[in-house]
Amino acid sequence: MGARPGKPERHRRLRGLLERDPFITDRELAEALGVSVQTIRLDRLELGIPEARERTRRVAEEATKNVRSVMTGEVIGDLTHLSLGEEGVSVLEPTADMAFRRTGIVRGHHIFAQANSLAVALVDAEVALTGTACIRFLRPVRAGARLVARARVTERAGRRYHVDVVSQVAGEDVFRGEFVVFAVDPSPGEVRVEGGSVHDEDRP
Amino acid sequence: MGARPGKPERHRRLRGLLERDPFITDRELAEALGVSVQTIRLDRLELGIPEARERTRRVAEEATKNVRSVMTGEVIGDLTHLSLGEEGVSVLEPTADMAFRRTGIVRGHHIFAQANSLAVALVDAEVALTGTACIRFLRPVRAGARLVARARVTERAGRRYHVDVVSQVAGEDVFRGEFVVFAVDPSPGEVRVEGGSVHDEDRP
DNA sequence: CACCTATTAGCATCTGCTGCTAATCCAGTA
DNA sequence: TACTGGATTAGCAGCAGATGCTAATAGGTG
Repeated sequence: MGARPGKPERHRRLRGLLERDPFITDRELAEALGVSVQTIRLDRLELGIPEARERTRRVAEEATKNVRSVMTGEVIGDLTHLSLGEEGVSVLEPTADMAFRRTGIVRGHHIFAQANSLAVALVDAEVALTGTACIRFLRPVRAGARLVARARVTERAGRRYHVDVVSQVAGEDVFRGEFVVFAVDPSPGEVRVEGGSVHDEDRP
Repeated sequence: MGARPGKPERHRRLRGLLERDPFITDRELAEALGVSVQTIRLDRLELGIPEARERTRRVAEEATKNVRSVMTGEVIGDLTHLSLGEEGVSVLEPTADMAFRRTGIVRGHHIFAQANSLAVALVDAEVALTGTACIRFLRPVRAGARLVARARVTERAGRRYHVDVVSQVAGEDVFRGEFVVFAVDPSPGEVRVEGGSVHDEDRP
């Protein structure tokens, strides 16, 4: 073998470098690993790694996709069924980037986000606001699982809705939550409800 | 003026096209708008719009920043103070993409995520798991606000920690939560705790 | 020794730009 | 009418970061 730490080791490092910084160029990689640019090219060819511009483009694409659909969408997950003011079902298939790398277990706030946004979506108003929630994580959820959240309005008093949400994976409960959500009329003033309680959530 | 719909109109369209697809190239823009590539260059110059590669790079950078720090980081927010098993403070400055575009109000799960990850970070163990939480959103939080979360362990029984979290903006409470978090020994088997309850969270 | 792998080198080519100069069209106006 | 000036188009040199190709070199191993 040619270089010091051997090819497999270099490949490992190369992956590592690219993981930390997908925008790094061949020349920079060559300098970092103490080999020639050509070697980097061959390595990338071997490992099936595209060029820097392509990597950047992919990152940008995927990231915008994630940010838009995962964190920016009105409802987290796919709304498969919805009866306004009554019940609804949403399905979320958590990807690896929603999970801890070490354990592959989905971070709690994604599960919460799905349940919360579903609860809010049930409310028939321009703007809906989550007031309180009591939640319980029953089982760890693995990335790639099919997370089905079912929500039902259990009580309604004026603008206040009580919503129960149960999330399941393969028929087994993994999360339960009781949400209190407030409907808000589109009053163009301050967003404020009743006892001043409240955090808002938009509705589509 | 030269082309059909006039320059200002073309500039409007150009912005629109770029907003929908930041990766589109000058040549494609030229075709879409029915002008020459040179005109597109001049337009971009006038409007202070960088080239396609630069745009892509920025999108990628910002997006990875978001995904990494907002949703992927071990602790959401900056940990400004931490006494393991006792108390901690984290600061989060929610950006516009954490908020509803319409109202500019930060989505609930970001606030929850900050509180939850802080509660979990307090626990002195390899892996910590959120079991249950009762939370209350007291006030809407605007994007750009400085969200300070303070957590305190109020009770500890074996592996079970009770953690109270209060989040404030400008000294005013905006969120309160009571978390029950479980410490888990690094047992390489199933991740399971006591009554089977539990959702896990990593710790750095 | 010949053979093989890994590495390095050089060169033509491509894409999507920048920066520059120049030509053209067309309207308003002295 | 001729002049002026904004808008548009064209062409060319150059750059960065690649690809694809050929070839030379260094180090084992049979």
